[in-house]
Amino acid sequence: MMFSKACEYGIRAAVYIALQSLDGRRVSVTEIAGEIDSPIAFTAKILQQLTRNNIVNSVKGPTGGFEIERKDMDRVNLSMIVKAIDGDNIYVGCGLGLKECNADKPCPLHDKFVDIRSNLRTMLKSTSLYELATGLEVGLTYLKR
Amino acid sequence: MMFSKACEYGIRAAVYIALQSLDGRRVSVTEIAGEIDSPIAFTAKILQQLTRNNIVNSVKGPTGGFEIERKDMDRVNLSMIVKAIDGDNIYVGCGLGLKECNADKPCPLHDKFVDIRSNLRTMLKSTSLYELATGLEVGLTYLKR
DNA sequence: TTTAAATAGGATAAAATTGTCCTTTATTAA
DNA sequence: TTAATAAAGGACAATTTTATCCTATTTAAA
Repeated sequence: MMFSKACEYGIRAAVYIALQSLDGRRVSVTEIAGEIDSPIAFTAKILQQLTRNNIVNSVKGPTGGFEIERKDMDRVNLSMIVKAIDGDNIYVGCGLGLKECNADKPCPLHDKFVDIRSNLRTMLKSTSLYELATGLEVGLTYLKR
Repeated sequence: MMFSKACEYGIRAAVYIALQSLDGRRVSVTEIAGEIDSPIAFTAKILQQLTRNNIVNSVKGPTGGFEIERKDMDRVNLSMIVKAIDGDNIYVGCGLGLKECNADKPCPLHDKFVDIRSNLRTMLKSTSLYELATGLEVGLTYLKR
């Protein structure tokens, strides 16, 4: 709706990893893809991006997999994940695709989008991985279907 | 940022057509594409969609081109244009791409998106082509750059 | 030390979106 | 009636996004 497919998978994966990390479990790409209903190899690529951006932690070899430390669940918010995968166009870009669009030379929708974009930005910045994972843990939300 | 490229061109084209129709001028695809800075042939395809959806009116032959009647500028809002080109996924779809996501079985972002989506929906429904075109006419907004 | 399990990463393929070209159809005006 | 003009529409091409496959690297445990 608003994010790329890659970004949707990325968020879902991060939330699932966080949830399992709360139980002290490290999870493999195969398990993640199965649990969030995403293509395995593509999910692996996205996890590489999350790892490079210090959003999740990866460990190679047997007993390896992905995990997120408890303190990182507080540090990492949705905005960081979105930025790592889709870039910051969602904040910066013009709603009508103009290269130059600002209060001085606004596109016809500029003012209309100011509030919406600002709400979105605030929401993404203020929503931590911990909050999302505990919602899942409590059984309030879902990652599949 | 939020709409497909096709949809961005579509909105810009519709606003430009409306602006010119206020002056009683019919405009060709070539002129439109030049004024909104979009690829001509691709813009022609998008205008076909807008025409089929009764958003703009097309006239073939010499002196032909695209136009919008004054009363249609009030009737047509952004929501209709977006729906004609991108479909209604922006309203209906889940922020995390789940097929089934609702208050009963929400994804972790469901509640967070309710307000944002509702604001967006309201904005798109309440913004008429007339409003956008007159903003342009008065020189407050721009369609290029 | 060897084997197996796991991520990293490169190369490639498939699908969707964006963009172009050319022919057909409608219509106006000379 | 003919010529010219403009949209309609079909076929195709390029680009981007999504997805797969295979090999390399790391590491734990037997």
